[in-house]
Amino acid sequence: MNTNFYEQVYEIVRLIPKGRVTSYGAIAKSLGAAKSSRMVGHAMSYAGTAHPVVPAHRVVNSSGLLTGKFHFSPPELMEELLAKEGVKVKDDKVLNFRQIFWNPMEEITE
DNA sequence: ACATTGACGCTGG
DNA sequence: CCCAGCGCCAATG
Repeated sequence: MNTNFYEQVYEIVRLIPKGRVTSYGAIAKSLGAAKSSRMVGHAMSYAGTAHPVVPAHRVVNSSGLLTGKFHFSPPELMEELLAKEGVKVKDDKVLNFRQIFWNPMEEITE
C-alpha cells in the first residue's frame, strides 16, 4: 500500500505544522475528493494503525470542532495535545480556528 | 448483495 | 445562531 487515498491523507496530516489545524474537507479537497470528506474521517480511524505518527488531533471539522476527540485513548488527549501546541480549545472547539487554520493545498500545489 | 453507520460538508429555513 | 435534510463513499454485519 502506498499512494492510496488514506496514505495521502496521513501524509498531509503529518505535514501539519505545530500549533496549526486543518479540516477534513480541506484535506479531501486537496486530494481532489472534496465530496469524500467522510473518507478522510475514516482514514483517521486507520491513523491509529498507520505508521510513524499521525497527529489526528490537528484535524478537526470545518467548524473547528473536535468531533473525533472520543476516538483518542482518553478523549481529552486531543485538547491536551492541542493546548500543548498552543492551540486553545474551548467547549471542544478550536479558538481562532480561522487564524490557525493550515491550508494543505498550499503545501501540495501539485 | 443489502442495509446501517460514520473523526464530514453544504444549503435552506 | 440552531436545526433539518441531502449528498458522498467506504467499512462492517
